[in-house]
Amino acid sequence: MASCGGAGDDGGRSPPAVVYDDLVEVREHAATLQTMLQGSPRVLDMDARELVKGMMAKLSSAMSVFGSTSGGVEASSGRKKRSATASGPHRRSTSRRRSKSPFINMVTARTLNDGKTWRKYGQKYIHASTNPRSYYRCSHKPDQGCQATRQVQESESNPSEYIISYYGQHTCKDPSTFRSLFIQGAADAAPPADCSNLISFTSINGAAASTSTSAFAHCVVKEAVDLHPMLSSRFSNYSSSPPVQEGVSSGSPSPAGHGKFMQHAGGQLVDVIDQRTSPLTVGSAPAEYWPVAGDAGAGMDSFPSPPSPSSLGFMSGSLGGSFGNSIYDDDLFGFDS
DNA sequence: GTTATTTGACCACA
DNA sequence: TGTGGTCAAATAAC
Repeated sequence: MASCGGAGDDGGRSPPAVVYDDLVEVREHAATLQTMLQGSPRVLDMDARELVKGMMAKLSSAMSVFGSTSGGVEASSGRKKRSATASGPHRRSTSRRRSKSPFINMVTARTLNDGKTWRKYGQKYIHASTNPRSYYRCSHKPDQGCQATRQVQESESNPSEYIISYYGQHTCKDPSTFRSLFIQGAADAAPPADCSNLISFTSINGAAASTSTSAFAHCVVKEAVDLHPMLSSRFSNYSSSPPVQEGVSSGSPSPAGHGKFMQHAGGQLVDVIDQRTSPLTVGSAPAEYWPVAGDAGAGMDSFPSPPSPSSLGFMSGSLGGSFGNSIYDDDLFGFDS
């Protein structure tokens, strides 16, 4: 998401302290919002909006602390040059006429992980540019014909940043597509008794916060599934052959599609907190191209792509959280700790 | 064996 | 004709 400027001036405090304060503030805002939603038959839109805005800013701030340290580690390995005999009689005969997708957005980010799954299909040194430009297309293009592409180029002024240009809209039915639906579904439903700790951080230490986050993710997903059986069935189909990057736990297939769904969506929601993407600046783009703009992704429709252990590990490592307390945690995280 | 990445070649477009 | 975007064989990684 585009930084909402929530980080602000933290006076040189340590990142954990900043994150903690932000989370506390989010909790307070959430509590206020809860009161408003429950107590008042007619909530003033502006009040609720302001609260949510503040919560989002703080979450962005907290996430940026971690996102800035993770960096965008692009999987690259030294591969031998292919032999010069590649060019030959069997070059493709199909037309290469470009069907350039419309420009959508340009962001500057510290990481390449924007929640979508991309397949790199080219890299090229562009004239008058010292850094190569990498070309990515949506990994769902082969199976769903998604036309979304992006171009990534390392910033010349700041090598730790990437300038990412997006072309074409995602037409794929990536699990991330349903994220806003999850939230909406959960919001529409009466809060279940066993999810009373959804936003109530029952303790002020990081461990409790993490556990609550896990429970939150699970409950929201559960509500979404209950409300939208379609999702479950769709995931059941989807899980037949998901891209490796898609799942949180791609290594251990779940016996039921529902379980698989829980793993996907649960991991996604948790990763909203552990959002590694931290766009710094956002170029002009029509809002309609960003279906969930304004929510946790703020345009960076998020589903964690590489299920990197480190990205989840931060929850239990940096914050000292203890996943596994909940019976659902094993479904969410396949840790071998 | 399958999947993802690398990289030179091909080709459209300005 | 030069530049940039895409293709696809080769190859590494899993």
